[in-house]
Amino acid sequence: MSLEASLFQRRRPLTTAELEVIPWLKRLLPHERERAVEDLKIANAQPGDFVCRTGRPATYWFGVIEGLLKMSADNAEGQTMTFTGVPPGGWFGEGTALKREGYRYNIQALRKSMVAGLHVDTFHWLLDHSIGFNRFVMNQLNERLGQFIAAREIDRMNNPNIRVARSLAALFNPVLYPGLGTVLRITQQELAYLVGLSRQRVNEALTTLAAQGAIQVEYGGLRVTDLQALRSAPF
DNA sequence: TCATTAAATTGTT
DNA sequence: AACAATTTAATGA
Repeated sequence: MSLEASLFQRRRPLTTAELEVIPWLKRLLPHERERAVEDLKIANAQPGDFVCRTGRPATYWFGVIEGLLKMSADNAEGQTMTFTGVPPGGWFGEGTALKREGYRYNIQALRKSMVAGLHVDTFHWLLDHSIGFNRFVMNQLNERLGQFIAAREIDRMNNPNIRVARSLAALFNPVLYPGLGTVLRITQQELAYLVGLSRQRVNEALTTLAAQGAIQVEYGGLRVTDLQALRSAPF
């Protein structure tokens, strides 16, 4: 079942703390912001829930307030390819919303998450009226393109340590996911689902990465101490 | 607030 | 996949 069908039924105003996590709101003028906030809806997703599925018509532009989502697509052979994880502050589906087509990938909750939705009509209204919003979306599209290319490269890597490192680096993309500091709440199991490795192997990789000083492993999450190393070091 | 217990997560085999 | 060890969250006095 998809979120938009069920969970956006009942709406409630977002708290200021929740609004704070939405990066593009800061780019809007007061009256634009007012209109956007007015339309924002919020929903809870349980682990495994699909926020959107390939081919479904896009009625919402989505963003993560809390939790962690996985973006993936099925190729012709029926294999699932994971593009990236979406941490809090991440928004997706703009390409689809722009063209009013169907989603081109699946978005699934890796853990209990809180998802915000902006109706496509409001999305278009903002595009028509707000320069700040246009800047945000353009930036977003550009970064996403870079991520997809990176995802392909990551997929071809057979060194698990590097796969984990690069995937983590993608999650800490400051443009796509601003506000996400140096700490990321993600369990090793969740990371395993994201990267497509076993939890054991991820654990081993994290230990290696930590030994190299690129990250610090914590309970239920990790801290990035050297993002550049995650991006380029050959571990 | 503290102590106890249950649940979640990690590190290893 | 299964296990024990560790950390956090929940409960109730």
